[in-house]
Amino acid sequence: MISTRGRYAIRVMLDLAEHNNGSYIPLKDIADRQGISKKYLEIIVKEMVSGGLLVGASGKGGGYKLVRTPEEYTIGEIIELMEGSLATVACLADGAAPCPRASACETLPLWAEYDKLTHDFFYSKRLSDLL
Amino acid sequence: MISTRGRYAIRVMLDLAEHNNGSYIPLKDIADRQGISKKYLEIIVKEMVSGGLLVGASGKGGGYKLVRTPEEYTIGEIIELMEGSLATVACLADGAAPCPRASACETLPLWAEYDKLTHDFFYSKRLSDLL
DNA sequence: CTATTAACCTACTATGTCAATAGGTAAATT
DNA sequence: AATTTACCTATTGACATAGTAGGTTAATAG
Repeated sequence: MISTRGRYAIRVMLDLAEHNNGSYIPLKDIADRQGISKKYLEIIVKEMVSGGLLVGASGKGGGYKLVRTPEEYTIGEIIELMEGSLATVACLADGAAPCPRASACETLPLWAEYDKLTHDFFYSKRLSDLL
Repeated sequence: MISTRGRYAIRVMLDLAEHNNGSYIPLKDIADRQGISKKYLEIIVKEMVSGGLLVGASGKGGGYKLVRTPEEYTIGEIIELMEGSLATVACLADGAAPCPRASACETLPLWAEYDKLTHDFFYSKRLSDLL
């Protein structure tokens, strides 16, 4: 299940893309438009800044901005950043301990196939596709 | 993420299919072969019985058995039973409250498309495909 | 008819994640 | 100097996950 972190992140980015006028957009405006708690969005947006998806500016006239055009973001990278991983089972996650049963596991090919499907799907979608 | 409940359930069914000799197979044997706690499997197998995937028999000579041939089980129905839902976002889950933003939601089509992909994938796979 | 096997049942627990909330500090503009 | 806005640390309640513990019922074998 994709949590609010990933879903809200995409909505924030869409909101920024749609209201882009060259200057920074305050989080309060985004929170109001999207009907999401500003305090909660702060946590999410912070991760997006440190992950390089957005840039933030303090003070009056500050807010957030996309650092690339919407065509240059894939949905996959957004979800992967926010959810930690796009993996659908624990043994296929990035930093997962290698499973001792892997070579004999009859179910692993199934999960690997689904994992690839998921990965390909989200990396083929771009932020601009949702506008 | 698919949890151990769904994953172990499939492994139990594969084990039952592979060691099927017409009689009931004790959970202890399955747990030993699969390297999973028997106590934990009890919880999982109980749900599988009440969900109609397996049949159990008490007493000496008892254990569990598949009620259909492996061709007649889809992976989708197994996961859906054990995980509660195959939905990838909360707003698309079975008993979910209708989202007031649904008609204007720019991300919903994305989730719906992924949801369909997931559903189609797992319902097209059968238990026999993993043997 | 008794011992044994094995399912079935209720309850509990430790750990972690999710979705926030609370209350402040630092930075930049007017 | 006042205002705006990002940025930071900490805490919370609810829930899920992945088990563990210990007992009761049902069925068969000897």
